[in-house]
Amino acid sequence: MSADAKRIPRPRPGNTQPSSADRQRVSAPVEDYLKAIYDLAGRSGTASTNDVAARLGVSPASVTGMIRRLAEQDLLEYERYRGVRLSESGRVVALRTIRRHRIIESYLTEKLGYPWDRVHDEAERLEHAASDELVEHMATALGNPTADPHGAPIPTADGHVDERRHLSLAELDVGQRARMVRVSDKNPRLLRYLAEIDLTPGAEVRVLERAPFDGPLTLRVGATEPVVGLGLAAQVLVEAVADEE
Amino acid sequence: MSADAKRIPRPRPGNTQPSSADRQRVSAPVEDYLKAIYDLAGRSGTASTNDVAARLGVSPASVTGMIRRLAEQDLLEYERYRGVRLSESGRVVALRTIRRHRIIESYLTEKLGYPWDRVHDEAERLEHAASDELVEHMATALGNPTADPHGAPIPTADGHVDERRHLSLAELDVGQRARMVRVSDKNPRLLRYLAEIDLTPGAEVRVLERAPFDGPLTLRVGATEPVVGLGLAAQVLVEAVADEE
DNA sequence: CATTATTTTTAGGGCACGCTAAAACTTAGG
DNA sequence: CCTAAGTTTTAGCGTGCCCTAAAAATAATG
Repeated sequence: MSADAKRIPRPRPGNTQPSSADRQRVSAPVEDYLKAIYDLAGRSGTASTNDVAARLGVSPASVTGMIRRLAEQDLLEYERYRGVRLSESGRVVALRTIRRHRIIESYLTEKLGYPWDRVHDEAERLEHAASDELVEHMATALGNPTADPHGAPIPTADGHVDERRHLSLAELDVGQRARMVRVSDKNPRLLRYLAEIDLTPGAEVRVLERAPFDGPLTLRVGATEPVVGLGLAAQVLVEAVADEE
Repeated sequence: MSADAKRIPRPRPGNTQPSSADRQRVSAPVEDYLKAIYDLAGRSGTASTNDVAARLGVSPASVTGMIRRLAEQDLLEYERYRGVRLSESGRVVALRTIRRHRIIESYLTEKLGYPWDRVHDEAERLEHAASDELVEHMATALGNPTADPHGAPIPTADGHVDERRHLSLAELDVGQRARMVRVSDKNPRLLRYLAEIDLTPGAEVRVLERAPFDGPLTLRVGATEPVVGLGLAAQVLVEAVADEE
């Protein structure tokens, strides 16, 4: 039943993980670390061991270990006890992973009828398996969107992102008019609620009232007037809109 | 920057691999082993260590090791030196993985314009990351196809497959008419050639001539008359067609 | 049926990633 | 500026999956 077992070459020294079949290939955990560091670092440029650990749900000790490996591959710069900063190539990998994630989220909602509160987990897994080629096919099918369903900007294939900071709804003054631009994709309950009150990217909002002592806000969204807590409001990013009477 | 590192629970004893977020979850390598065993076992029901190793491109020793683990999880039955046979639950996992693979292949060709010779590798990675939910969305979008682009039957969600055996083109008599039903998805060059001569699933073929001494066959496919070697012909499965004059 | 060939398994490692407990370093606060 | 608290790292391990080399079992053959 086969004497040809040894004909097939077996070029496989290290443990080549699922990952994406592209250029600079790294394992799924590595992509996750780089993504986490990328968006924890934000403006300051560096991320702390503890924060990365919390974000990824692993122990700080594990983060130290992984970080050392990543530094050896020049994916980041690391000085003991000093936090990490992505290198140029680390940034590239992070952004490509983020691009994959966001395009996949867009595709799932747009073309496969996934509700926006459930795309995150699926994308979280697919982003490590989908090739860049597939992702570009999806992007094309979608008409090269620039933001995902939650309003997060999609990095371009060559690694540029819109890094504008936005106001949160909590920072608006009473009477101010704004356009909803973005909300985190990680909290399904929040997303479901927002969809219910029609507060989705692109929607126009106006703050009608602010209860005293950091109380809830009364909004106007379309024809409804939902009252929302500051906690929620802080998570909803908006863009002021010219208040033409 | 955060004292809340420990608030997040960390329920993660073993190494939970990417895999699909569903019931009976297993790692990607495990899915690959089960798939390989499933289709090597074929009629006889059992697969040999060597064959599995060759199929997966790993050493026989690795197969022995993995097989022991799988037997412990009751995914297969194993007796030293005697080969393996899938258990009922192993078969279920294998078929679910195969269903995922084939639906993904179908989706990629149908909806994303992937050429049929390049879907295999992509599907090979995605099948481990896509949830059953996603796969069912795809299946629905496709109108619940029963065969993938290469003609392989798609198992149903509850684990049934069309296990009919087919003739190969090499077994047809001169003059016989048949319908192309299936070809392996693993050889891109073969697939490209077949597409070129229009010999794709559903196509009608007729054997016009057989050269002596196991020589090449002259076919009629549509309006063309390609001449193909027996090696190729043996890989193309067909279904005889009533020869109504 | 004994010897050789083949297949399969064991023995002994390696690497990536994860964990806990304890040590080392930094930062904050009195 | 010194101590306590918080953060980060080290030490030591476990698991999954893979490898090579050598031993053991099975199969093939003169």
